[in-house]
Amino acid sequence: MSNRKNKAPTILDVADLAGVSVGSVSRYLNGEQLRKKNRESIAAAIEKLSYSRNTSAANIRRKSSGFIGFLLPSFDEFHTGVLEEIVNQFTPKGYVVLPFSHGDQGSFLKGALEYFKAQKVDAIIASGDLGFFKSMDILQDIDVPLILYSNDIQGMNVDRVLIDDRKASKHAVKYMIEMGHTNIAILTGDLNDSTAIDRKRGYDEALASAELTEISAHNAAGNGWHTHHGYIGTLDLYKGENKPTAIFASNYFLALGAVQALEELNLKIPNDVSIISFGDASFLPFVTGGITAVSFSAKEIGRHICDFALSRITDQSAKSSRTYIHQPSLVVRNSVSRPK
Amino acid sequence: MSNRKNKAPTILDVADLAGVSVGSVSRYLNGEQLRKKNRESIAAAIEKLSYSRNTSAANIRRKSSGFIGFLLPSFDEFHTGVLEEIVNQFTPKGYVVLPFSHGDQGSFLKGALEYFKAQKVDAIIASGDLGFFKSMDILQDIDVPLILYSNDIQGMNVDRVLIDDRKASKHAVKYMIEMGHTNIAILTGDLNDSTAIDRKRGYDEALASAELTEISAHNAAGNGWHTHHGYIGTLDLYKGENKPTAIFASNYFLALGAVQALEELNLKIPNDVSIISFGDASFLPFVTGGITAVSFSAKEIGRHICDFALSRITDQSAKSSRTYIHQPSLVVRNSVSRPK
DNA sequence: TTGTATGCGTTATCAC
DNA sequence: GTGATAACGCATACAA
Repeated sequence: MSNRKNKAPTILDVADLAGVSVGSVSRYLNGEQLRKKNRESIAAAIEKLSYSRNTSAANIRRKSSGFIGFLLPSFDEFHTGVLEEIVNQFTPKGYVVLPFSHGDQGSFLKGALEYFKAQKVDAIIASGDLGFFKSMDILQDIDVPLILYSNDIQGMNVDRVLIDDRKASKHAVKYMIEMGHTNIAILTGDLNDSTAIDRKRGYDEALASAELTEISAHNAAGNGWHTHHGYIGTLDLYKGENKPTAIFASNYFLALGAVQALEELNLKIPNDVSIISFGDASFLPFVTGGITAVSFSAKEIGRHICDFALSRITDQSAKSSRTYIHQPSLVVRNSVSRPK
Repeated sequence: MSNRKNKAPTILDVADLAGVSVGSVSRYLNGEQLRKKNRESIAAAIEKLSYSRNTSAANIRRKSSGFIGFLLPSFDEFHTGVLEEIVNQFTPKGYVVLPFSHGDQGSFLKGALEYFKAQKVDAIIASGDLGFFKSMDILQDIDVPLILYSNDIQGMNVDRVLIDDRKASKHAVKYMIEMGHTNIAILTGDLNDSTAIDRKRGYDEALASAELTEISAHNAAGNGWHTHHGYIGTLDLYKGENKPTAIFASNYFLALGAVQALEELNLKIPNDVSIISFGDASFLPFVTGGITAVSFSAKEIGRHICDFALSRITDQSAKSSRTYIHQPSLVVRNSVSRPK
C-alpha cells in the first residue's frame, strides 16, 4: 500500500498511512479544524513520509497562487534592499516572491506584467516608474491588488508606500543654505517620475525660502537617473558663469557622476564644492571621505509594502486606498562644508 | 460556445476558437511541429482571447515544479548580478526563480534548504559558502541537481561555475610587483571559503616568484569578507614595522574598509599606498579617483550556471560533473602607482 | 501531423 | 467533522 517506489508521496499516501481520507489531509494542510486524533496521526504520517505539498497542484484548484509579483526597475542597492525585506516577510507566510527587473525597458515591463498574469500572482508590488503608464492596460485584465512604492502614479486606486521626497529634499538643501551656500545646483532625475519632480520641488522650496535662484544643469544627455547624466550635467554646470558651490543630486548615481566630473575638473569635495546625495548606499561613506546623504530605510519600506499587500490579499473587500509616507533622515558625512 | 463568463481562458477555449483539438494547442505552446495553418489559427485565437498558459497546471503534469532555488549569501552587487541574469534566462523558459539569502547565518541556510525542498525546486543554485557543509545532510534527501558557483565545496559530484581566483590574484599582485612594489599586504577573506584560500594562494605565488615575503594583517576582528574586517585589518597593518606600500584586498568590501582606514591614517591612494580590489563594483570608479579591480562578469557566470542547470533538469542521466572556470580581467584605474 | 482519453496532486462540494 | 468524488488546466501516451 502506498509509497510507490521512487515517487514523491502525495496526500493519498499520507491519508493511507494515517488512516483517514484525502479530504482530511487537505484540511489539515490548510489549517482547518479536525479531530485531535486525526490531526496527530496525519502529522505523524507526514513526518514519516517526509511529505511536502505540491503547490502547483494546490494552485490549480485554489484561487490563490501564493505568488507575489515584484517589479523593480533594476537590481540596485535600494530596490534590492526592498526585495530582500519582502522575501523575508513573505517566505515564512508561505508566499513566493517573483522578482522581475524591467531595466527601464517598456517591452520588458509588458513582459513582466504578462508573466505575472500567467503565474496568477496574488498581488503585484511595483515601483511606479516611467513606462508603467504604457502597459497599464494589461493590469486592467489582471485584476489583482497593486501596491506602488517609491515612484507614484496618480489617479490609481491603489495602496502606496512612498518617500517624503519633497520634504526631505527641502531639508537637505536647507542644510546647505545654512552652511552658507548661495549657489546651489540640482541634478534632477527623470522628470517623468514623481520622485524626480518632488525632489526638485523640495529643492525649489528651500531656495525660495532663502530667496536664492535655481541652478540646474542643461543636460546634454537629457534628464535621467544614471551616472552619466550626473557626469554630463556637472560638466555642464561648470561651463557657465554662475558656478555652483554646492550640488544636490537627486539620487546616488547622479552623485557618483558628479564626483567623477568634479575630479576631472580638479574641484575638491568639500573644499571647492559641497555635495549631497538623495539616497544613501553602503559605499557612500567611502567616496571622497564620505558623501552626506538623505537616507531612507529599504527595510521599513519593504515592511509597509508587505503589510498593505497581505491585508489586500486576505481581505478583498474594497477599502479606499492607503498611503504610507516614509520620512528619510539626513546622514551627515564629509561632503558639505562652508563655501570659501 | 466556450469562453465562460469572467473566467480566464484555457486551452479548451483556444482550441475551440481555433477549430483544433486541445492536444494541438498544447503542442503549439510547447513549440512542437504542427501544420502551418493550424499554427496560425491557434496564434490568432491566443491573441484574441489574450490567453496565457497556467504554468501551475502545466507543471503538475510535467512532474516538475518549475522552481529554481537560488541561494545567495547576501544581496550584494555581484550575487544580485548573477540573480538578475538567472531570472532573465529562466523566466522566458517558464521557470520561476526563488531567491533566498542566508546572510551568513547557518540557521537561515538550513531554513533555505528546507524551503527549497518544500517548494520541490527542480534545481538548486548556490554559492558554496561556509556553513553549507553543516546542512549538507538535508541536501541528501532533496535529490535535485545542485550547481555551485563562486565558492567551491570539494568532494561533491555537482556542476560548478567558478572564478579563476588563484590565477587572477596572481596576475593582479604581479602587476603591483611590476610597478615596483616589494611590500605588498593581503587582506584575506574568510579562510573557510575556497575563494579566500585561492586568492591568498595566487598572492603567495606572485610573491614567491619575485622572492618577496608575505605581509598579512593579524586581524583582531578575525578573517572575513566585510568592510570592518578590511578596516581593522588595515589599521593593524600600519601598526607594525614593515609598512606595506600596496594592499591586495580579497573583495571590494575589504577594499572599502582599507580605504576608510587609510583615510584615517592620512595615507593617500595611490601616492602613499596602492590598492587593488578583487571584484569590481559599479561604484569603484568613483572611490578615491578609481580603484583598480579584478573584474568578473556576473552575467557570464549566470549564463553558464543556467546552461548547466537547464541541461541537468532536462537530461537527468548522470553525466560526470562539469566545471566552468571564468577568467576575470584586471581593470586598471588610478589606485596603483609606483612606490616612492 | 492530429484528435481522444487519461492522469497529475490538490481543493471544493457535496452528502453523511 | 469526515469521506467520496468531481473538478482544475494542462501534457502526453495512444490511436488514427
